[in-house]
Amino acid sequence: MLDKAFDPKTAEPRLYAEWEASGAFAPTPDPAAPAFSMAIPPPNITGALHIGHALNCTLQDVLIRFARMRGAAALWLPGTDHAGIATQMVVERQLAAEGNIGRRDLGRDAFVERIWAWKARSGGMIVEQLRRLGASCDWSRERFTLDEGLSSAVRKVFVTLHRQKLIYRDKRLVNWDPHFQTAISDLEVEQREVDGCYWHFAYPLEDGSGEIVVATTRPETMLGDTAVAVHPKDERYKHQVGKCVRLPIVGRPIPIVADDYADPDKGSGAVKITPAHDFNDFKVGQRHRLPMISILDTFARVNDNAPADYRGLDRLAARKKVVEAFEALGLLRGVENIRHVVPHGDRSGVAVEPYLTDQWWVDAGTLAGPAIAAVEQGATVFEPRNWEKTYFEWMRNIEPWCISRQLWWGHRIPAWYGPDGRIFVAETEAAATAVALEHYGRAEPLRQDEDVLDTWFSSALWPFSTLGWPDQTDDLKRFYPTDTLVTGFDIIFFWVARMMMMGLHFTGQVPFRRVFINALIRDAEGAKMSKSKGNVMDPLALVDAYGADALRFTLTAMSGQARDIKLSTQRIEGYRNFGTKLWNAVRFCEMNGCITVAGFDPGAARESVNRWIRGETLKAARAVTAALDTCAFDDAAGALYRFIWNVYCDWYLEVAKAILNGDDEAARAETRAMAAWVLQVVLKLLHPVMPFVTEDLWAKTALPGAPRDGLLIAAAWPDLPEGYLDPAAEAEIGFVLAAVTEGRSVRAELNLPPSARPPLVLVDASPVQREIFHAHAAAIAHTLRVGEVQSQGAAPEGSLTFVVEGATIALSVKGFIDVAAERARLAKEIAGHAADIDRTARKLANPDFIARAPEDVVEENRQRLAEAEDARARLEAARDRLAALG
RNA sequence: GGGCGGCUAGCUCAGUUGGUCAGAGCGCCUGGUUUACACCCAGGAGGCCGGGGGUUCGAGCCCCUCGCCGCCCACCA
Repeated sequence: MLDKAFDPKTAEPRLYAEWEASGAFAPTPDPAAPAFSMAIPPPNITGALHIGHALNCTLQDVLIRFARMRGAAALWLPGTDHAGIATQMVVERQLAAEGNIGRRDLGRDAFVERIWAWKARSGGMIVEQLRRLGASCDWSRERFTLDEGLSSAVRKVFVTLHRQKLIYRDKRLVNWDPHFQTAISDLEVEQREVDGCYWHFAYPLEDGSGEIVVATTRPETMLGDTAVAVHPKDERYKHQVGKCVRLPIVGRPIPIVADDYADPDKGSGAVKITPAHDFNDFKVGQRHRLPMISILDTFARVNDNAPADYRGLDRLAARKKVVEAFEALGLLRGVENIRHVVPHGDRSGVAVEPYLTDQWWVDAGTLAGPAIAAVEQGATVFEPRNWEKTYFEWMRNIEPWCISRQLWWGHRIPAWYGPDGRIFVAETEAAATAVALEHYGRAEPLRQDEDVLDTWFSSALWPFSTLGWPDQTDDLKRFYPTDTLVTGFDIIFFWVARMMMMGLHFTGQVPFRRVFINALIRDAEGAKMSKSKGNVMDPLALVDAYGADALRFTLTAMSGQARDIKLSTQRIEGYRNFGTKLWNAVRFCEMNGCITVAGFDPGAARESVNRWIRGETLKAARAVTAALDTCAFDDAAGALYRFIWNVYCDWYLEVAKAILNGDDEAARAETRAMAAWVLQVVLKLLHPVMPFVTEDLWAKTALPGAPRDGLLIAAAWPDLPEGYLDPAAEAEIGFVLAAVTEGRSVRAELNLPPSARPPLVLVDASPVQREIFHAHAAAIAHTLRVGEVQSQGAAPEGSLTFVVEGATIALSVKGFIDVAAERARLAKEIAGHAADIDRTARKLANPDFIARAPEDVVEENRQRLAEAEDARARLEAARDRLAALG
């Protein structure tokens, strides 16, 4: 006998261990099985499982379990990401907290060693947390972006792209993060709105003929100005082009140049040009061959290229000092307070500097071409489709990708420098040394590039590097391209696009055929969850409170696309209850001896209610299958919920009670077998979403003699024959259910005491309807709480009358009810029909409608009108009878 | 500045190609000793589907326009 309810706390770890021990997470070696594979978006080793991971992984687990049950060689490959900056940050913070020396004092090797030690201790936490969710990853294939195999893939890719001139080293402006002391890519920069000022400075002309006013939000950069630009057609300045101004404070003469970049409508129309500290100015500088004077060091402090007074000052201190100097010189022409956006490092949170340095770049523009084409041609499809627009937009305007980072934790760039600065790019130091030997004709000391690669560089290879590439491994042949990538829209640029580029370039195939973009989870108020707001929901706490199944079902049910998910515990509680509901349905079946019968053929069922539920089961199975096939997770969850609760429990089991309590032995046996059969199908259909409770029930209901073949996780997905549909049974049971529903409503409205069991009288019904009612008399008596079913020509005195599918049905309740109340109820019903009749009749009276609407729609309305009129007539007759009674 | 998404019952959301589409869950109200389940059962109230205009025999559903709300990209010297 089952307990009162499922106990996730004890069952989940036990069941997970069983799955893992059974080897079910690994793809079947059966060569005939079609492959279905997914690579997990590798969580950062620094991360704790947050609710976004929970959603993302739940959906993947639903897909992989579904595929597995359908007989695929299903591989969900797990792993983690070394997360360069994030990890380095964590360990640096830890060093600081322990009062230890900083990383620079520690030295590179010791620091990196320290991170590995940290990783060994706490880096696996998130993987353990995934297990708690029920994630059925193949842990035997778990990878880490910095492990040996992936690292050699990274080197191979780097060297190959370099040889193909798609990776190059170049000195140009990058976004420099002064906090982390590294270059970052465009994508790692976020615009933040801050308060600032707009200063207007006068630059005197060198020949003393006047001044030219420029405006800036960054006065300190004027120390590096090398020109003033005006628009070539700007009459105000035409005569000054070619002259020089003397840069205040610095004393350097700088030219006034004509360039389209200057906008005559902005400010004075003249703009100061600081090529080494502004992306636009850099381009102007290139066009006019201006000197590029960098006046900041890597910490964004003023360097030795500036006047002595300013050296060593932080950029903000320098800003203040520059403004004061202009004021003192009488050259400050105005200042306004403004709110403007300033680029910040997304991790450090400090303002980034455009900074002139040597970095490694990927020619993303070239790689993007095939990646764009692949999506255009549908080789990879985004789901929902509209994300393709986002993808295209970015890819078609892509800029070179800065891939070098001045960090220590990551893939060291496989480039070595000779004494003369010559670069040798090779997969190993030995190879580089060999080339260098050949080049120099003698052994020269080589120095490896200090930098590491952007973390996303290795992530870009993830779908194939994890499968063993560049070796043509069996896994690579079998599981690449992967089928579906499930990820968030926030990393379409960072990750999806780059995997597309690298995958196509190195394997000639797309890395995945489908990209499912999952929603973003917010709190119940719709706010983005963040630690600072204190509104984060810890998925593990939710698992503790409600069980993993409840959380999974909630996330699945709410994963409707194109929308943020607002998560509330109330919702999770509701789906926990759903699990309990199923549990109790199984409990009921168990109590009634509904066990799986070997050789039972649902197709041969004779009882109409059994033929009906068989068809409903088929419909539910189809709905769930179709939904999961198209990543319509919410539809799958909805179909399961409705079928299990509103069809199987609310109706089938209630009607079945009448049979099970009856004395028709054949019917009882068939119903027991059918109830069990449906459950078996249901457990399978629900398993991908609620794996724990279904697996537990699967095991616990495996009564002696039941045809069970091992664990549910490995069971075959239901594939039910079309013949299970039975329109006749559907119509029959549909009529009974409609009558009971209407009867209940009438009872409640008239406040008929629940204990009252009035006879149910068929006043006017077709012979078929009468037959149906008598056949299901026990079920109707049980569900509608009525006495015997009588069939007679006239409504008994003092009765409640209702109309269902053209049958007039009465509850003989003389003495129980208030005649006036019944009269009022009938009047309301009649009025309702009248409104419907009026609307439909008007429609049918419209010649345009008759002429233009399709025939079936017209016919449908005719029928509807006829039915409504019939129902109204019947109710009017009942009213008249009531009136006759006085 | 460019783009995307949203605005449907008190709340959170479904509503496929325009023709019972006005729905679900939660909340609320009423009733319930119906032997699977109170994490339950039965019933009920509640919405000019953001505003306006248009196309159509017919529009939450298509077009135009306006209004809010959210996000992304670019940029403001």
